[in-house]
Amino acid sequence: MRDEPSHTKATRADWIAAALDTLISDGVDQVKVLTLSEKLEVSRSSFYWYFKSRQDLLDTLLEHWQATNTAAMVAQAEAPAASISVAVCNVFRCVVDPALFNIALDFAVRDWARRSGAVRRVLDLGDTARIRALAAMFVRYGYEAAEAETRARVLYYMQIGYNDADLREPMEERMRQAPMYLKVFTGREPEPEATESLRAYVEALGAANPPA
Amino acid sequence: MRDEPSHTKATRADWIAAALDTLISDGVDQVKVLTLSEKLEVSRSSFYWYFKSRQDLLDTLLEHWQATNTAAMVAQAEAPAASISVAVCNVFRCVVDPALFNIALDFAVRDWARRSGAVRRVLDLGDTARIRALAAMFVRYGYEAAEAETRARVLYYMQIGYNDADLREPMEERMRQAPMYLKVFTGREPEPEATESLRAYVEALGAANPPA
DNA sequence: GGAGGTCTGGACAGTCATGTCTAGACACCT
DNA sequence: AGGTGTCTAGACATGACTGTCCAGACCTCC
Repeated sequence: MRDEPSHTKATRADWIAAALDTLISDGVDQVKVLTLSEKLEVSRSSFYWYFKSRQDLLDTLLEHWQATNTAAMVAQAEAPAASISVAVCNVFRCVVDPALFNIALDFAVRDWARRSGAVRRVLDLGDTARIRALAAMFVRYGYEAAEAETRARVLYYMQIGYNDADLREPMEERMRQAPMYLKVFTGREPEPEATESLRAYVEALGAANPPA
Repeated sequence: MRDEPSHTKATRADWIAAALDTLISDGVDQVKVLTLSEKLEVSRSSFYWYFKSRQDLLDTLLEHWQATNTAAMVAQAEAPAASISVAVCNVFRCVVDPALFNIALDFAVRDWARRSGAVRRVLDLGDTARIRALAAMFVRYGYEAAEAETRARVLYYMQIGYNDADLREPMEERMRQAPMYLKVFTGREPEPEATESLRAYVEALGAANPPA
């Protein structure tokens, strides 16, 4: 999955990357200094050269998340588009393109927030910012404020729930259903071009990351 | 929150109830024999009289979830209703009435599933059954199969995401927005009676459980 | 009242985690 | 070659949790 530093030293970035990996796959509680050191094939005590403590590492992980994901989704919501359907497709890209938005990390942080008040507060700020950007997007395409707010929430929360429940549905199936989702999210008939551009995007992505 | 058995013995049910509490509030990893025994004011070793091991307890918790929540939501989806809006309101009841459906437990199990393949498989069965019931509900009110499936997913996943992101929004605010949500979920204008009946239901609930 | 099943407390062993300390390896500069 | 700063290994202290064992309390039925 990741090219291990074949036996040499481990940098601070290596520790963070390894921690991110296990945060995503196993949750915060499993981010342990011992485990990480074994993964990096390095002594556990080296960790304390780079970080004050385990908590220090955890804080760093949260900062990393904060500095990447929310900004990315807001940018997608603000991207210019010919119609609301195309605009929604732009937002969809956050859940299909790992280079744009690390959705697995988003879920790991959401998990984490459920058990830590401090993390929860940081997450709430992110959620609020994202929903505000999505509501503004609907307003730009002529929806009334109240309806825009509701549609923003349905769109955002549905993405969370969908991926939470079902990360394993094949991309092809998702694309097939896309026009119907667009209709429900926007309350309007989507133009064929909207889904076409998304399909082309996903296909280009699939070519770049061929299925395993 | 729960009336402690003031100092006497702890029954098997007590252990399960305590485990359920901490599963919900702190996650599986925090369901520890030592912690539970302290909560019950009982020796840790007593635990091993009722359960073979910690894993045995965990299995029991999952069975408990399986036997309650999914059946409840399917029942709400199948309840007779005058229109699709009323039917959707019936489903809403799952997220507002703790007596009907333990939503906090649902999230705890969802969390858990993210770190355990076995739990994941059990959860998937539940999700599939629920979505199938919701899709059938939309079909009963005249939606085409494909659209019914999509609307079922949007409704279901949105509930997950909404509660995941935002359990703290006041009930009053939720009720104010209900008609707009109904419109988005059904694609039709909701009759005033639909939300009225839900509002009455929630108020009765609020009277039963006065705000702290 | 005694016997036997039901349940509990306390002691023990084993594992795994965090964090500290010290000696030393290694690279690089002068 | 030697000194300095960077990084690592290994040993040690400490604490949390799991699971086992055994002696005994308590209840109930005979």
